[in-house]
Parts: sequence; C-alpha cells; structure tokens
Amino acid sequence: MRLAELSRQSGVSTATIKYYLREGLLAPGRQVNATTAEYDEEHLRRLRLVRALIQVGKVPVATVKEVLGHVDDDSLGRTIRLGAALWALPQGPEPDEEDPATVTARAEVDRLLARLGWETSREMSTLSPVHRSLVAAVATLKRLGYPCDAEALAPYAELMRRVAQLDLDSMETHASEAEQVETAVSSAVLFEPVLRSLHRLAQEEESARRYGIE
Amino acid sequence: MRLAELSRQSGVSTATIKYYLREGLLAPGRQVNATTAEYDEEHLRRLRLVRALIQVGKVPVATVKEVLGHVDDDSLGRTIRLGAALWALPQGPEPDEEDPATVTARAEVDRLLARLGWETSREMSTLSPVHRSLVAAVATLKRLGYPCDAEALAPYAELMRRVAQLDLDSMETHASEAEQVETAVSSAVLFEPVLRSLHRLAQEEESARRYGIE
DNA sequence: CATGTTTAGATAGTGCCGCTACCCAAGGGA
DNA sequence: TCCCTTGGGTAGCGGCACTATCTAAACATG
Repeated sequence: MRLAELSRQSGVSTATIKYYLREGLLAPGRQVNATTAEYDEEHLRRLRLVRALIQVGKVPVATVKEVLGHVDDDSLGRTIRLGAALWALPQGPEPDEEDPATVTARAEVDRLLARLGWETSREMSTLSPVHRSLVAAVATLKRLGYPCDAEALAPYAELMRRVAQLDLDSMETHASEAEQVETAVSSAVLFEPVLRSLHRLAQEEESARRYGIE
Repeated sequence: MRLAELSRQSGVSTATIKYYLREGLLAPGRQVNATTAEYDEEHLRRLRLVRALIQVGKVPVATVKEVLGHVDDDSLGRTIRLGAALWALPQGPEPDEEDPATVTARAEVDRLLARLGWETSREMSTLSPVHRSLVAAVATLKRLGYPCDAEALAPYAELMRRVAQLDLDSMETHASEAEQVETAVSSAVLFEPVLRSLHRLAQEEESARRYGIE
C-alpha cells in the first residue's frame, strides 16, 4: 500500500498524512527506494486512531504524539503504560493555587476520595494530572456558586466507578493483551463523546418525563 | 462597579471584557455618560459563566452567544428554553452519511433507544444534534473496530440516566426557577470535566485494584 | 525512448479563533 | 490645570491544524 492508497482507504488527504509523518504521529513506511514507501494495515489502523483522537477527541497533535509514545513503549508493564498514556491526555487548565476556591476544592476532593476509599488516587493526589484537573473543575463550579461538596459528588463518583468497571470488563473480553493499552486510550478518549451524548439524551428524556413537553 | 473593577473581581482583562461586550456575550453596562458605564453583580455572574463556558467547556465564543440567547429568552417555557440551550451546545462533527458505518451506527442507536424506552429521544431522532452526534461517535468507534452495539451501550445508558437524575435532583433543590436553565447549562457543560475526571480516576483506581501496580 | 504520473521531502502560506495592543476623544478627580 | 481613566474602535498577534506548491527522482505506458 502506498501513500495514495493509504489516503484513499482512510479518507485523509495525502498532504495531511505527510504532515502526520513529519510530526511523528505515524511511523514512516518501509522505504522501497528514494521515491517509494510501502505502508501496511498497521499504518492504516494507527492513522485511523490518530484521526479519531484529533477529530473526535480534540486532542492536540503534540499530545497525540506523546500518548502514542507511551502506548508503544514496550519497556513498560501494562498498568504503567496505561497510566502513562492516560497521564499524558489533555486536561483542563491547571488549578490556580492563589484562589481560595482551589483550596476548599482540594479539601473537598480529598474528603470525597477518603469517603469512597480510593486510596490509590489519594496517594497520587498531588501528582496526577487527573486529580489536579478534578480540583480545578470543582473550584470553577464553587466559584460560580454551585454546590459541589463531597456529599453531592459521591453518588456521581460511584456511578463513574461503575462506568469504569464496564470499561475494563469490555477491555478484558474484547482486546488482546497487546491491544489493551490502545483500547484503554480509545475508551478514555473516544468513548467520552458517546458518554456525553448519552448524558445529554438522558437529561432531555428525564426532563421531558418530569416536566412534560410544555 | 466600572470596567476596571469588573476586571479585577473576575480576573478577566479589560481588553477581553470589551471583546465580550463587542461580541454580545455580555450586556452593556448602564451608561452613565459618554465615558462611564456602570456594571453590577449580574454582570459579574454572567461574565464568570461566560469565562467558564469558554475556558473549561471549550465552547466557541459564537456558540456561547447563541446558548445565552436561549437562556435569556423569556418568551419560552422552561423545558423548551432548556432544550434550546442544550440544543445549541457544541457537538462533534456531523455523521458522514456516505459511510456504511454511519448507517449501522444509526440502526444500533435506534435499537438502543427502543430497548431503553426513551421514546422522546426516538421521536427527535433525525432532528436532535445530540442524537446525531451520538450516531457519529458510535460510527467512529465501529470504524476502528471496537464493539459498540446496543447490548454493550445499554448499561452505559442506564448509568448516564441515573447521572441525569442526579443532575435534575440537584437542580430542583438548589436553584430558583429563574436560575434553573442557567444551572442546567452549567451542569451540561461545566460538570462534564468533573465527570470526566471522576471517570479517569475511577479507571485508574479500578485498574490498580484488578491488576495491582505491577 | 519519450512522456506523464506518482512519490518523498521540504518550505511557505492559509484560515480560524481568542484574544491583545494601540489609539482616540471625552469626562472627572487632584 | 493636568493627568488618568473610560468607552469605543481598529488592527494585529500567536497558536494550531492543516494545505499548497515546489523539486528531483523513479517508475509505467505506448
């Protein structure tokens, strides 16, 4: 498969594929001679993943490169590799430590994790970007005056824990060991629009059920 | 409160506030004379909401304007106003009707909604952007070869329905009638980072629980 | 062998978006 | 009086994801 064919099968323009090659998002094809390179199914698969991350997940190109670097790092064990890949995924803005709302938000998140018994997350607390972005998001809501304490968040967290269980169940049944990290990244990034859509559909449905169409 | 004070209290530069005023995201202040306008708490609150939508929710400026237009439209009833506001919120790319994956995805989503009994959503099926973006997201996953059928999605949808119930419960207890639409928008947009963070934290937690730290 | 197409590789440019810097003339406080 | 701030307007900037255009080399076809 050469460049034009890769472009045809993926629906991505050759110019864009060259751009991805330049940026290191895609491994170069097997160089046949100075003007020919051969690509295979693996390239096609990876290209589709890159496209999906960028277009659906809105992940910046630089971040995609970083995430894929972790996915491909054979020197790491599965859990670490997964952690590293998710670790690199884009988060919201950093919490503003100046802001008093950040301080209370951090305390609230800590209470929440204690209440849930998520000790792994608590140990990581100051390190993990996920944890930091949670603090920042809670702080924003608090600043706008919305109630956002551990009691209110706990039932949400419990539901998301069950979502995560579904994620891992489906990962275990459907993916080979080699694919599991990639699957986990997809589930973290590509499945989010599905969840978001289901969430909003459910809001509309529930709202219509409670208040009628008016 | 004048411009500089509004800027100080919100942490947004005067230049940016002027930009928002120009773009119609913020109502002009009460004009005292040619070189002075007076702003109040309502302006501050709205500015913070705009900021949060743009920075946390990554909602494009033009879309924020549209959403706020619906929020402020007194001629509509609550449910319609809520629907209109959520309707305007940004969605992923449109489904590509050429693609066979889109066709099967649409069928799958329809089966899912039938299974769940979400008839309201089914009636809206071709109209609602939320529905369309769900189809597009499912199609993307299918194209990448991930299993994504009604059976697999149903438990996720059920969990998201319960999340939506929590949303509406908290909206009912915490917001006055006048604020409910704004609260719903916040919950749809600003609460999403919280959910996403909780989701990823839960994934890390559950992964560590199942496979250890390695 | 001539001709046209395709390729890799490089460089410069485009379009959008969220600001941001600068300028101006008109108040208003010291 | 003098200077600082204000609203209002315009032009430009920086980042990002491409995209267009070039070149020289390698085939593919008649």
